[in-house]
Amino acid sequence: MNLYRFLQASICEICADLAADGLLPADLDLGRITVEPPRDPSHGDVATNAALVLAGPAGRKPRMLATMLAERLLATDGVATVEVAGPGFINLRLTAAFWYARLAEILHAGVAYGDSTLGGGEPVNVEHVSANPTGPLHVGHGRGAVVGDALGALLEKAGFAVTREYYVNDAGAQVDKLARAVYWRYLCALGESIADGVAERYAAQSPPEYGGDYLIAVGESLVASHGDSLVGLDEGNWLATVREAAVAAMMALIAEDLKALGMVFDVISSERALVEDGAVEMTLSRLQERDLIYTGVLEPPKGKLPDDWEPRPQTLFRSTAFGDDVDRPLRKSDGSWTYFASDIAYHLDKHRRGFRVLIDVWGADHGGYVKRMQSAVRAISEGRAELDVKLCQMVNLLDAGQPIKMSKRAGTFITLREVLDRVGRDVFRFIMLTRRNDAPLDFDFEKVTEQSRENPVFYVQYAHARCHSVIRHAEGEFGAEAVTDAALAAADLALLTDPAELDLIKAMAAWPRLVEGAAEAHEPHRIAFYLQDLAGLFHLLWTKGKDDAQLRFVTIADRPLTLARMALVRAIQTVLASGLKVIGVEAVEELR
RNA sequence: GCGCCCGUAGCUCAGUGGAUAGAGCGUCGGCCUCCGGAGCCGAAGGUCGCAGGUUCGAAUCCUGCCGGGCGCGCCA
Repeated sequence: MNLYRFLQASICEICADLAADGLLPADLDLGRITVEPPRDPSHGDVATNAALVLAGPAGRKPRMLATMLAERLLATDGVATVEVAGPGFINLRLTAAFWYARLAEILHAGVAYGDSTLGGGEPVNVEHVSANPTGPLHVGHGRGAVVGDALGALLEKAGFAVTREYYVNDAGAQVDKLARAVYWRYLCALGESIADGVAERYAAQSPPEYGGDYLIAVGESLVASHGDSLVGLDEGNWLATVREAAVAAMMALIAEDLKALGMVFDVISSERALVEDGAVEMTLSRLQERDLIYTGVLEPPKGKLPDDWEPRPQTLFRSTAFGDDVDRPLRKSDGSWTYFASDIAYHLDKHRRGFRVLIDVWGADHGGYVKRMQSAVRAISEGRAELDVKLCQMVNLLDAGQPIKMSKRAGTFITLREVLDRVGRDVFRFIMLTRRNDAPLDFDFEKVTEQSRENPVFYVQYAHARCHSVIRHAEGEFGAEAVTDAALAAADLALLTDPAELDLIKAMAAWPRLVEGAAEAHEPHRIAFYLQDLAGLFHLLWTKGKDDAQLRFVTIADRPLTLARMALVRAIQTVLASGLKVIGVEAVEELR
């Protein structure tokens, strides 16, 4: 349970009671009341601003109102002390029994601890990765993938009905360029079976923009499937065939990368399919009916002009009517749709599938696109849907503090797969969440793989493994049957009296609120930060046991105390596992 | 020039309107030899970029500056 929400409800009840007794106005707005942990722990376990926000509307002095509320709060179950502080804060301390009940709750819930009904089953669509199918994923894609996947898991834990979706941009100019590069590889693969210089001449006339070796195999497979039948044809006669094969091959490549990340998508949407279904025309005609599309000439961008700027009438979407800075073009000069046009159709498609909450995870270089897409979503949903875009900043690869220089041309480009092969999925996923999505992130191969306290992945996984180790130790001393879930559920938790033990219980009791807050803010990195904090508290208590034998988890001479502490350790292990599950990192029982 | 993101301790960064702004690293001063190992305690260190505003209360919201990143019609 979210104890802060629980106490907030209690406070609201008290206000209702006071109103019924004629001591407060009946129609007070209780919405601004917050219940939260005080920043300074010496102020107690929980603080509320209720008296401060109600004082004005109720026509009372804050401290007087606080005193009135405090009196009744003291009678609330689980509340040990209440004091009025500062301008009118009410500080609460909760009883030990309340905290022990939280511990029991964790043991009972298992990794489901922290699950919330906040979302109420509301459908949420999280679109992420959505890399062009033109090559293997790079590290930046990997960051977006992790952010999106963890955000999805977080929202699920908070009670939303999440769909994870990948949008394949398989209709634009980029995939045509890919097809040409593959065609060149195809000519090369035919080698001596065709006339000399055919491949060279093609490359000279149409320099491949995708030069990666990963296209060699695609060219070879075209030879296997089509022989030399594509040679000598006009582009129009082979482009579709080659493009289809190339996109399929690239999607297979990307699927492998995603599999290496341990990632699964619920829906994969194709831009080409949308376009071929006429979804773009349909979408735009709806907007046309509402007079949101017109032909006009855009003002040139202020400041330095693009070299080839010339005023030109274009088909424009009236995005300024929905918060954008300028209206945006929908059609290219060759008559085809802009990416924006098909993306509007795609977002309408998502909305029509029942989503009012849309989340897109993009690279920060697409930041200039956010407003127009949000405008479009407002327009096509007629204000019923809202788009949140999470922009992911750059990942800087380093080795022992030295930046790794990457160049596609020089062939020193490091793919996501290479990183995963080197450090493993768990390390990558965790590190990607050790910064907010909108902050640049340094990824140092040396640091993220070392087994030290400075490495957060190791630090958290070690805490989890250490929990298992401690419990194994207790099993060795008391027998496996002594520390079963049933036995721990029956332990006398009141024996946990050390402040460090209570701190740990309180930290775990904060987990449900953290999940809800992170879910509402769409900020999965908070999970990783929380796990580091919790692991730190556990390591701290463990270390205290080195100096003070009284605090050791396993005390052979005191079975009841050991059992109580095993309950604590099991709970810590459970909450760590619960958080690791959200970010998709394995909760290991042993470190190798 | 315009838009978006960012600016918090020496460094890297947390902090969804609450009280005396936190953590890790680094620095300084003490300890420490292990339930499974990469350690513990303490100290110093801040006009939260600057200036206004809203509020009982602002690192947080609004406005304007300053500095950095990204983007700026027919790429995605």
